[in-house]
Amino acid sequence: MPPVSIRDVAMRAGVSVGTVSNVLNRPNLVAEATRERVRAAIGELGFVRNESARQLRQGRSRTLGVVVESLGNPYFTDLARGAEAAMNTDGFDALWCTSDGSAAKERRCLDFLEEQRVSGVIITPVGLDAGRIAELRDRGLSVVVLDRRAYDGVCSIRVDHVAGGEIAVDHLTSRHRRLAIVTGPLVAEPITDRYEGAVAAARRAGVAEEHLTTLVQGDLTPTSGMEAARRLLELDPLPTGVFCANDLLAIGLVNALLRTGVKVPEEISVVGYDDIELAGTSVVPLTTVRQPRHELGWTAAELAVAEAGTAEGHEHRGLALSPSLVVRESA
Amino acid sequence: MPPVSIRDVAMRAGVSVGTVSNVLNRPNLVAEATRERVRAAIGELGFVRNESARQLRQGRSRTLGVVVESLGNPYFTDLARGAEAAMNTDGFDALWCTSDGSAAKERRCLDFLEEQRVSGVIITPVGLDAGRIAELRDRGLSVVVLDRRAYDGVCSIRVDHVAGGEIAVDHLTSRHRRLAIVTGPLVAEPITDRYEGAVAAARRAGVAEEHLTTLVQGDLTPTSGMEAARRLLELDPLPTGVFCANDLLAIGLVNALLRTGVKVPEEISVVGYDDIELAGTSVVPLTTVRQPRHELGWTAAELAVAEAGTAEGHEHRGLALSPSLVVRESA
DNA sequence: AGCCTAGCTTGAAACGATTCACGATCTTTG
DNA sequence: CAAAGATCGTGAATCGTTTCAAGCTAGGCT
Repeated sequence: MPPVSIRDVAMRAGVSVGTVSNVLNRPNLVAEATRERVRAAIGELGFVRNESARQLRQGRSRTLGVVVESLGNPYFTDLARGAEAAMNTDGFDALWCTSDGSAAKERRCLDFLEEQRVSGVIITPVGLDAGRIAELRDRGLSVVVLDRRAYDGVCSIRVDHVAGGEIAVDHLTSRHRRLAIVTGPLVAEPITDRYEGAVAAARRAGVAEEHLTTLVQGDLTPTSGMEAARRLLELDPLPTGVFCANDLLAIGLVNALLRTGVKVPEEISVVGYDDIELAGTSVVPLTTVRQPRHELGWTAAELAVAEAGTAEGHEHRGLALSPSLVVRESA
Repeated sequence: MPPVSIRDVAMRAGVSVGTVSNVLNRPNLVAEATRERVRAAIGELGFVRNESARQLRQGRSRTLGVVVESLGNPYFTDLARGAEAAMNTDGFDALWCTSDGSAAKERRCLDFLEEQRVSGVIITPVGLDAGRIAELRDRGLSVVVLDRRAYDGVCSIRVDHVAGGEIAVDHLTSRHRRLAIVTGPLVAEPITDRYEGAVAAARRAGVAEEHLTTLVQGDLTPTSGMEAARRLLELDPLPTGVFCANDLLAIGLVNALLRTGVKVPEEISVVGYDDIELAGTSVVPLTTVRQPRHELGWTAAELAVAEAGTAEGHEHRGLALSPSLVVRESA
């Protein structure tokens, strides 16, 4: 049978389409009896609102787009849940897109979301220039930048990764004088910030330049962590404290060290970053820096919803959440 | 400025709206010069198609919904990528929803997708009854069931987990006579199938009933794996071969064993399931059962697209992909 | 010249909801 | 009893696109 429209429901219930719409959207304007009759008709016919028509007429949508690099990192799940929870609370739905770290895919995501007429976008930009952002804003979309410093004229919410890198290395320097920092490509802001904070903390603690080694890996996976362990063990003198830019790296590194017979933390101490579940369940429970992931997602959504709500004058805010050290056994 | 519509573009280019629409959808019907003029106008005004209007008029959408339990399991990423790649190839876009294992949330996801008028749904059902599925199909949606056995009248694609459990345990029984099986709640089909296959293989290999222990954990996380290790070590006599229903469990279990000083695989051999990246990078590289994840996602999308394309007579297919054993060092 | 055809373009009718000014009834009140 | 509310319903206009029958032009053919 052909799709059921509001008109069919009206006919069945013996009322006008306007009344059906009222039952759907302002039920208090409709007399009890009529309301029930319409509801019955809806049930019998299996009517489902056509969101396209609704949105077309209303001009706006109750949908927010979220563009992230990947859903793969377990760190991401909490963020997603936090964001979705906040949106649902405010009657919004989320459209998830992944850029896979490619500027081209990111563009396609944004095009898609614009065509869908989402009322706002939460995004972790990869190849996004100020121009495109301005474009989005001009079209009336609220934009929230996630985990990057504020751009001009948009809200942003991030974690203070400089501080994160600092507390990690502060913890190491209390017992170690020769450090290594294992990181991914120094491109994305969260990574460069962690690195910067780590280096600054090491200097401040008086670690000698020649005793501060940086190992840049191709990505932030456990496989890269193992590779980093190999490179680490070639250093002379051997560093005794290692900071890894995320937990997956740290886990790979620790595992590789253990395979080689190097004791953690006795011979080498390791601090990770993220506090994913695996950090607590690895062979040597990992000392790491925890990010308030759920809160990050929740707040991002709140910002987006708030801005989508206000018609004009909106005060853009750049928020930064603080990470915290979780001490376990690896350092 | 107010949103730019096709009408504004038409005015600017000095043509009718019909022509603009043709440039957008059937450019070959439009004369070269006109086409360029319209394209220029589109660029100058920054016109973006309103997908709602398009969809409303066309009746159908080029969008498929995907409902999965969670995006958290790293196993899931490949599947998502495979599905999205296949859809994009066919000019479809994906709408991702997570049910978080709750029947209520699953219902809300489906409601959302129906209101969006997606042309099909790929779903890993959690609380879905045949009635609701029939409803979806009656409304003209193509339905593909993912990782569950075929329902009546829908396509399905899954991995043969019974076979997966078998090859895992076959590998163990070649050297072990006392086995333990660690699993999550015996509710979801992929888990019960693995269990069933594992038990069948053990029996077939002549493992005595009293030497086949099942440890049912609350979930499939590494934390539960550690818990399982504790329970395992209380058994007497100690099993020497363990099959875990997924890699996260196995990793937690192995790590807990190592912490306690039990040697893997010398004292206890462990086989996991999934072959996530961490399987290869744990302290003792994990022997595990690999699922063709990318292919699973890709094929699911292909099925959905195919069915969405055909108007009427569609032959429903129930596909099952074969898992394979990846032998590393843990068993 | 008259007629055809091919190639472009037009304009109006949908699609399915929301909105809002306006009727129709019924109650209340002076 | 008439006027004034109060309470419910109605129906047409509208959102931005696609679609399609019909119109127009230019050129070729007889």
